[in-house]
Amino acid sequence: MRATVKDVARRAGVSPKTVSNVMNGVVPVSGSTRLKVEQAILELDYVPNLSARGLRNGRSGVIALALPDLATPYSAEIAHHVVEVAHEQGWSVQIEETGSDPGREYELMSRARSNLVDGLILNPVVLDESAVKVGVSLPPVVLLGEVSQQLADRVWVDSVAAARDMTRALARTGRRRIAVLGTAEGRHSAAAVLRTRGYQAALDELGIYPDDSLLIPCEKWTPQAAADALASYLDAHPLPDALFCFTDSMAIGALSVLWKRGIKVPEDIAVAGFDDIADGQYAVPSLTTVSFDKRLVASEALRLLTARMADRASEQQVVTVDYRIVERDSTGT
Amino acid sequence: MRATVKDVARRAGVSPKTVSNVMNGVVPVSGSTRLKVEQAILELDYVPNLSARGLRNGRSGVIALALPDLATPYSAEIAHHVVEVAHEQGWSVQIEETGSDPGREYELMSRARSNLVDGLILNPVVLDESAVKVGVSLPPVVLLGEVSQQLADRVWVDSVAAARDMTRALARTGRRRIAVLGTAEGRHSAAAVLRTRGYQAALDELGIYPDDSLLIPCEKWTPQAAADALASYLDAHPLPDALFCFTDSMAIGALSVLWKRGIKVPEDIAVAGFDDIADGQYAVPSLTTVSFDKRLVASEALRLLTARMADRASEQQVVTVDYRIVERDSTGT
DNA sequence: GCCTCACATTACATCGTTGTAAAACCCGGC
DNA sequence: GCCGGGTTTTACAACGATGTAATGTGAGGC
Repeated sequence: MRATVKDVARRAGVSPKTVSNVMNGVVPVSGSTRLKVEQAILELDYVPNLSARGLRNGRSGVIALALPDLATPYSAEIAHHVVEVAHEQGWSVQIEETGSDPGREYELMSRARSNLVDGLILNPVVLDESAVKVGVSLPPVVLLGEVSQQLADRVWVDSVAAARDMTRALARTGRRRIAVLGTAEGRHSAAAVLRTRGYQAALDELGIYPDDSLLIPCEKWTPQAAADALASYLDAHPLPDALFCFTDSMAIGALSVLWKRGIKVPEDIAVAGFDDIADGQYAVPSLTTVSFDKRLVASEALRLLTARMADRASEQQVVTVDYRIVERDSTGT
Repeated sequence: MRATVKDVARRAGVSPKTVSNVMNGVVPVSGSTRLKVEQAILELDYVPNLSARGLRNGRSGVIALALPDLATPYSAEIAHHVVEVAHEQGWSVQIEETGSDPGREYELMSRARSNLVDGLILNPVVLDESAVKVGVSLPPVVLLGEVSQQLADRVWVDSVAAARDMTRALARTGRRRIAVLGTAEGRHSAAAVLRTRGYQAALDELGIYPDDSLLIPCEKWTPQAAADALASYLDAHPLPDALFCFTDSMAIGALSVLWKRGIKVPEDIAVAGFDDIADGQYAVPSLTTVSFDKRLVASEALRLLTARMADRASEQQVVTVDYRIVERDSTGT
């Protein structure tokens, strides 16, 4: 049987509350008592029961992180940083995946409401109104990434500006027929919409007449889907000068297809991505991309979340994280 | 204020225990009462408090998953599958990273002992005796991967056999000077030791005289470290015929270096990896690797874990998951 | 030597849920 | 109409930690 405060108290010859005081350190405890208690804790190998503590003071010390699909490099890197930052601040992180089924986002909310997690960092997939109109009793939530509406605190990168800058960067190397990979036709992904908008704004500024046949749709943002989409596109269309993929993962799928067809990157076509995942650096050729500090995204999300947990009523915050264009081999020398 | 069983009970005109009975469904409840209670639950938007439940019945419904580094594709894929499988069975997953600091493994154990998690799936980095001699009161644990000692239930792939088969496969294409990337010099990683052993066994069988200058050490199993290790190796040694990297991540780093130096894969050198991460398929050229069913690893781990939680005393189990060599472009046509 | 005041410690109740054991209920049979 | 049998519901206590408020302890001042 595991030791409890009671056992420790008995062994140290004090009351349970004193043991609790020693551990929590808010109520002062005399040196000698503290020593006795700490001794007893060690001897009994006492570990406090967090369920009990959570029940008593209404907080569990756990936050939930919900991502579309942990297996994708982008999600994995975000998860890594969130876990790291949270750990530094004494939080544990519970992971959920929402990708396969939008219903999960709803499910999550209610889990958060069952007091096992104190707050929620959510990277939504579709999440329009659906999941969030759960009603008044929303748990403290911070959203990651692009969202169509201002539903909660949020940390994001300015996708419009980033996509515009990337398009410009591609044009700077003399490319005019710049295609984008990842536009969505059916369900509107906010990220796809915003990135497309930035791309179009850049074309406009550059005086390049927009050509809709250069918008290559790709529903799922995976290498597989991107490879398939690009392959069938190439079968039916001439090769563009440049290809701006809306994520690095898609770019990696695209590079693979181009290589298989003997199309040289960057000589025949320039390729760029978005997210700066670690593997982009080791892609062949190394991938030009939109980079941003993912650790900062994580720490800002956590900062907003803890603030929100402390003050449920404060105004909704938006943090915009800086980005920069990192030019590597896939767009030229 | 959140509704509790008491509130629901009052509204439904029954006792709190009856509400509990309706929710848990073990004690029979008459149809009419059940209806009243369910109605009340809906009206009050009642969600049970999991801390209280956890306190009362000693189980939280949460398991912990500890991985070296979530950001690596291998860990990410494992995490993905564990979360998926766990979810299907009604478990939540708490994620911890142990990579940066071996002390975390210890820390984890005690967290597991604080009743916030019911069990632990641990993919150890170094974990020799250190972390596990915490003593008698170990939480239910399942280890993933290669471990030097039989400390707990375990799920793994037979690295020795897999490395042997891969080495043979490389030799089958006529390559004789087969190098391995990832041997460890300092702290002994069990996986490195076993994979090296398999490689050497194959050479032995093939009658190839082992050449220690073909063992390329690489402490960290990241693309970065692999790229650095390979680059400095190539500066000092002639090009081998084949390169067997102990993980796909390392292989991706290696491919990048080879490409930068204009060394053609697979013409000048064959490259193989281990783990079959998703991106290997989209590497340039696509990567030959040791593949195994990661979802099976996850589900077997969970199976062992739940068994262990049910019967703390049973004998230690080892599950060996099948692998197969997947030959792609990086080793020839 | 006694009283006050500040500080350290304690007893008790409580968080929300559920197991135990006992009570209430309902039905048919005599 | 009453009783026995089973089924449904209830009261109570307990899980372990901690906030509240009250009690105990000691030092210092008169």
